[in-house]
This record gives sequence, structure tokens and C-alpha cells, in this order.
Amino acid sequence: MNYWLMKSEPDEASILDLQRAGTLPWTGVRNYQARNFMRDAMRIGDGVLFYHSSCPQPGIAGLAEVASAAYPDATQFDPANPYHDPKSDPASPRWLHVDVRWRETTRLLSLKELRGAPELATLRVLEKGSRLSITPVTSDEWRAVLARLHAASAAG
DNA sequence: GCCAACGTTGGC
DNA sequence: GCCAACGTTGGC
Repeated sequence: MNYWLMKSEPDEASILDLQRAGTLPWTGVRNYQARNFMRDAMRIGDGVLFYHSSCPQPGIAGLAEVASAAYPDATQFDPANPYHDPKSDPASPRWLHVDVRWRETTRLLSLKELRGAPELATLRVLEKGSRLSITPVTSDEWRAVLARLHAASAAG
């Protein structure tokens, strides 16, 4: 079992959108490292920290899980799609994605709170200049996030 | 294979 | 809107 943090802009797909849909295809990844995580390391059932980025309140907004193996991202072949990639060969698709299933909508664990939590200081997403939309999370980090989210008080 | 230019990300 | 940081591109 592996764990991941996956960024999404809530304008495009928020945790509530995922809750309503149940399962969503995680399309639009156009970064090789992120693609390789999905292709090579993700397994069905892996835990996902759902992170809202590029928004007024960035932070972890819920929990999800990997719901499929990686498969070709259809948006890369659609000229009308913002994620269209004219260089991708349909015979050998460059971009893949997994499906993600909603598990829980939590309180917002803000970026500010993440930065202030000593037990979460190792989170990749907190590294200076970190831009990867998908990053691995250790089991210790996963447990520490859940402990915070499920604590009786939302303070901190 | 180098590396400067360029485009994107994402918090503020 | 700003801008630091980063990844990709393409000329050489």
C-alpha cells in the first residue's frame, strides 16, 4: 500500500466535485514524473490526500483512493481540449491517468497548518519550489495527517 | 549534450 | 498581478 498527495485546482475539480461524482478520471497530468508515479508505482486502493491548489485556501481538503490502473488520457488527442498534446502519438499515448475514488471530505488542513506541523515537515509538497502535482507520501506522514484531521479540535 | 529562453506553477 | 522556481524546448 502506497500513499500519495494529489493537487487539484478546486475550480476544475474540488473535493466536493469528487464526492458528488464518486469517481473521477484524473486527466490533464502533463508532467513526466507525475505520469511515471501513476504508471509505475500506483496501485488500486492506494491512499490519496486530496489537495486544493491555486486557490484562496490551499491545503488538504479530503481523502480519496486510487481506483484504477493507469490508462491513456483521452484529452491529449482532443484539439479542443486545453490539455491537447499534438505531439502525442495515438499508437503510443504519451499521457496516462488513473481514476480516483472519493473517500472522505475533511476539514481543510491548510497549507499554513501543514507548514506549522513538525511531524509533517518532510512532506514533499512543502519543499521549496515544489510544483509536482503528484507526490509520494510516507506511511508516517499519512498517519500524521489523519491524526490531525480526525482530532477532536480543529485548532492549530 | 549543453544551456538560454520560454512557458507554467502556485503561493502570496 | 507578481514573481521565484522549475520543467521543457530547441538551436547550436
